[in-house]
Amino acid sequence: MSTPSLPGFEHLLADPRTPSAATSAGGAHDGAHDGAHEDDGSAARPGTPRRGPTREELLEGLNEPQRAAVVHAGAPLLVVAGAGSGKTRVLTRRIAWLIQERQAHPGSILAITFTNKAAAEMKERVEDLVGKRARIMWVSTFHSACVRILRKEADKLGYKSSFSIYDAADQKRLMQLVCKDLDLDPKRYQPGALLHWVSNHKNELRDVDAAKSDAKNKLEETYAAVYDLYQRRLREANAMDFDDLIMATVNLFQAYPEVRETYRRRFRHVLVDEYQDTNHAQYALIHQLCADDPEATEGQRVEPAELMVVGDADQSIYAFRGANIRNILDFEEDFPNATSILLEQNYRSTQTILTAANAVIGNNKGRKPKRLWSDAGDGARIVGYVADDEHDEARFVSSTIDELVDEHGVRPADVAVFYRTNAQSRVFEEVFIRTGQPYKVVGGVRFYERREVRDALAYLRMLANPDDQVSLRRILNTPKRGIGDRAVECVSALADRERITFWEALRRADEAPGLATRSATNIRGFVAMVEELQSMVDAGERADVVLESVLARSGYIAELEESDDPQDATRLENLAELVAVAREFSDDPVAGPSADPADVDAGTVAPGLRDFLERVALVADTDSIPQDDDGVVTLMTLHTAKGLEFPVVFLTGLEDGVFPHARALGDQPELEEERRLAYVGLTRARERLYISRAVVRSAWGAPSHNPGSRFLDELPVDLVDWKRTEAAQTSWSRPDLTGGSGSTRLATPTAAGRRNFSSAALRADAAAKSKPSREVPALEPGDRVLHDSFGMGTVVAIEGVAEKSVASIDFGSEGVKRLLLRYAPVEKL
DNA sequence: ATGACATAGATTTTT
DNA sequence: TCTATGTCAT
Repeated sequence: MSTPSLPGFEHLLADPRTPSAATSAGGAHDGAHDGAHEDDGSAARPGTPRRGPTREELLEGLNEPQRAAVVHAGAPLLVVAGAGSGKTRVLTRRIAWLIQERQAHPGSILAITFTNKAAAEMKERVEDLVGKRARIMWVSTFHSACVRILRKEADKLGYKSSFSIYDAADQKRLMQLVCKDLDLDPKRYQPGALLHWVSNHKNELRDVDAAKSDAKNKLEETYAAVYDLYQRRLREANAMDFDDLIMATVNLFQAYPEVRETYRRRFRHVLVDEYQDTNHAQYALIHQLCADDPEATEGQRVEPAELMVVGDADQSIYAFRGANIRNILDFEEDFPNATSILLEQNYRSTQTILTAANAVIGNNKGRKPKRLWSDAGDGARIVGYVADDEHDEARFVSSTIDELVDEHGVRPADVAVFYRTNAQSRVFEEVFIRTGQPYKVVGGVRFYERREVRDALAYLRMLANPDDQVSLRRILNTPKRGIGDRAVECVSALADRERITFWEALRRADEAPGLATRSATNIRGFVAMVEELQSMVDAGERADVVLESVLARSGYIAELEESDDPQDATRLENLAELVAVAREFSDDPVAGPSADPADVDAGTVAPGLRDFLERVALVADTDSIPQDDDGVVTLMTLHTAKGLEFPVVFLTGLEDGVFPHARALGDQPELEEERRLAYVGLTRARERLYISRAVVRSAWGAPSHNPGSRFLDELPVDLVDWKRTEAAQTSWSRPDLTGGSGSTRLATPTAAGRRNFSSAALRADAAAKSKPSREVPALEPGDRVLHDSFGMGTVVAIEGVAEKSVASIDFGSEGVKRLLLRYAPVEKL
């Protein structure tokens, strides 16, 4: 099909200019709309002299190392790209360069990004540069790319092409079933911990057999047995979890060299973004595609693909889920002849912000030296604020935004508020609602995690893949149709005895011993409904039509409509939204990241439904959110902030125990990961950076006193203009805990939690009692201490002096606590 | 089989 | 604080 030319396309393109001249008023992404030329899409027409960008245009506005990366040919290349150094620009220009200048076929390009959003953007930008033929490139996440491969080759692994993809919630439910089958004490063996263990194994490409032979003790044997059964259940359900997608692809390539060669032959250029966040399995996959292949048989031998990876070890923030920072640090050893290019010039932030970020990240050990610099000038100083509590902090943020909007012409859309954990968003939302400031929370309670949405999707998944036991069980009695636990047990027993799937057993429920006639009748009704819906799917009905039928026929809609719970009205809206999403998808399945018209193979399931489910499984809704709405402030966690940029950034909750997170305090590698997270946060800001913390913060009910984040101490003092410090509230003291001598019975933590700890109350309390400032006990590491509520402990470390000294104290079973000695009720023994 | 109620447990971060 | 699970009565 020939591509129509697109007059008027030019308006989408920015003026030719150097990156540093980019205005700040743009969107929230690296150099939004980069690339400068007047492409009209004619390049896509074969035989027509192409009018794509010239060499000069493709290299325009790039600095020396950036150009070197774009034009590099041959050996594997590592681009170490500091924050804001224009790596997205380098990636897109390089892809365009490959196509335009090196005559690479777009279909021979595989570009891996970290999120689907990044993939869609990259595709769009390349398309802007070279025209529509760019559409047949593979630009996707590791997971999407693997699914595409696996759908084609599923039978080789004993899967059906219609396999389901299990997300975290599905995994948890499946793991619960597994634990039940193995009769494990749910206290000792928590599904979460087990899944984490299994996930780690998969990321390391260790299969069940490896886990079994590695088991060194009873506990590990049990874990391995869990892994075994979990894996078998997945297989029975014709389902894979996220980690399986990668591991299965690696296994596929290993077991079938001819399949591997097919893809090696196809992908002549492989580009990987965010390489610092790849895990071992992902590394192995890249290696299979791009390294010399000694196993290839004669005649199959193919020149390895050209590989470019881009990343920044300082922005590696996913070690907790298996990312291996060594992948980037060892790149030159892993790929012989590799070269590397360092991008240190930052086009995003003021020098003040960069100096601060450099100072903080400089505290990490064993990193390769790298110093970001900018010629954008110093800009404004960083503004700091110490709040009484989290509400005060939120008010500070809110009023500062008002001020910026009123007096400095800042648009609310230019502003982002970052925090460490999703739970922290609530206070900001409360204040914004009160002040009428529109806001958008990215992430958090996700659309696709809502109960009704998951229910609806479970119906669809079960229709596409009846073996999918988790989905089937989820909706079997939703809405209530009189098929309870008892009935499920009977059917499940039948399935086990007859070695058939749960769905088969349902169809043959009459044979199940002990099943009440009433249940059997209900099951028959259910089976009839499902089979009818399945015939729609088999007939190739559109996803949205199937979905609407499901909602109507199952009685799901009716149940919600009859309810007078106001929550259920919202649920109806969400379902309507889901139908709209499905309709949009059915109308235009080509739009979006997972689409590739050249790659739609004749599936066993209706094309629409299966593709729709895939989209939903792999595309997080954070991918589609940051819309360009002028009046909306963006709230998100630091993790979701990666890759984004904003003129104004608020970095909140800078307290030890919050950020860095409590779990990281006692652990050097984890602490360094937190520091990288801080580095990511700081470097998101272009012009103005605000940092804040709260002295008291209520964490699930009980208020706790948090010392300032250690990262604050790592900022050069002269860069920060503290609008308010702790000194402004020195009269503060802890009313409950300082109130009595050792013999007085203290309020329990929970009782204290019930108290209203508003800052006003605290101040009044402190003033009324006017406690003399407490003697700070002189402690050294090794000292034994007694704490009013934690009991006996041993001092591990002391930081800071006098009033500010903070002790890390090991309270044994209570764990290691960091306490500000001025306030903590500890006594030296 | 279902709904009402109480109690325990939980929070990193996400494809 | 909020959700998820378990027990009880119907």
